[in-house]
Amino acid sequence: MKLTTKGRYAVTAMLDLALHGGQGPVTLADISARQEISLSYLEQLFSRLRRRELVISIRGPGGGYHLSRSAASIYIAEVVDAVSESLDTTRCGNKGDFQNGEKCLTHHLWSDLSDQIHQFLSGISLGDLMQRHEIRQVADRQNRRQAEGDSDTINTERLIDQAPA
Amino acid sequence: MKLTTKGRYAVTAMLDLALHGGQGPVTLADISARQEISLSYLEQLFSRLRRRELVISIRGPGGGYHLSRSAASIYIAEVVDAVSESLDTTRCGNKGDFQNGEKCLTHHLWSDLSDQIHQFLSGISLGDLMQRHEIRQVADRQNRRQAEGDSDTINTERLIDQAPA
DNA sequence: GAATACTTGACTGAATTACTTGGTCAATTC
DNA sequence: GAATTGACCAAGTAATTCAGTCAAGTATTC
Repeated sequence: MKLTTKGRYAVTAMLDLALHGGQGPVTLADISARQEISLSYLEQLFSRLRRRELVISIRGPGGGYHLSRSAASIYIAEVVDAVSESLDTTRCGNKGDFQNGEKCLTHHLWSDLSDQIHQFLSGISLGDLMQRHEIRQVADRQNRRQAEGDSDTINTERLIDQAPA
Repeated sequence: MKLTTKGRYAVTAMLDLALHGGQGPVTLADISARQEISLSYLEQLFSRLRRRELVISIRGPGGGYHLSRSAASIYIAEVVDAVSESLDTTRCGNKGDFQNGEKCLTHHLWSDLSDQIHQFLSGISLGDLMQRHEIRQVADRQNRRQAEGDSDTINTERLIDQAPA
């Protein structure tokens, strides 16, 4: 399990797709403009996301990408894995001697941890992130209303589009 | 929150320290030999670990490093943070225009996730990792014993030194 | 004061990341 | 059916990070 800016870009782009995928396909050019990620870099990332069948592409005018499933059933671990292409470099020789046994021990401890992180990210979907954030935002808004004295025109702040259920 | 091989090296080295710290300080040369990490790279990592007061160095002959606290109270997130030096690059301009609002939204969603990962790793200590692994290993051993017919000399497999409580 | 062992900083090759350029191919629109 | 749109593909490149080297130190013990 590796977690770099590359994974962040991928998750961010997928979130953008989830947020705007309501009315038809979204072009990479749009995502590029909104998220300020270079178009060609997005192409590379989406090439992998498509191969892992996390997104579906539609070519030609009016085309673009959309999620292959609902945002609620696409998990962060899948997205990160898709672009990380982990070659599993942490393979210990397993020579059986003492020195190597020592190394294998700590290596296994790390593996355990890595598995736990992976499992953790496998439990969080794009939909979860959107929903949790929205819930928190609603709570914030209510707090602010109470503090500011129940102004009712605050609804224009709503930026989140309708996500597909 | 970033999770690269650098963090893995740091955690691995700290685990080595926790495993061998029972009888006096451990030299980086020892860790280097056991974990096959270059000595100079370890020096760089431990420079940061020391500045964050996760380890204590003892100079001169017979010197080395030991954990500043018990393994049970040093958390993975601390170790990773110490060597990652996160400069918090994900700062959005906050210009207030629509385009930027879009960017900030996904950015915040990612921040939420990052916080969750951080919190997760803040809940796991070096001691936890060692203990969980040992428990699993004991279970494995018992299973194997049952399968192999209760051989009792299997105790020599025990590689884990006594860690300071 | 000689040997040991950590400390610091500057420097370097290799790998990865992020991005660019310049195309090709498929679907739509006029 | 030619132009347009936007996905797809393959090099190549700049910037950054990783991992390791080298060469000074400074502190401690014998």
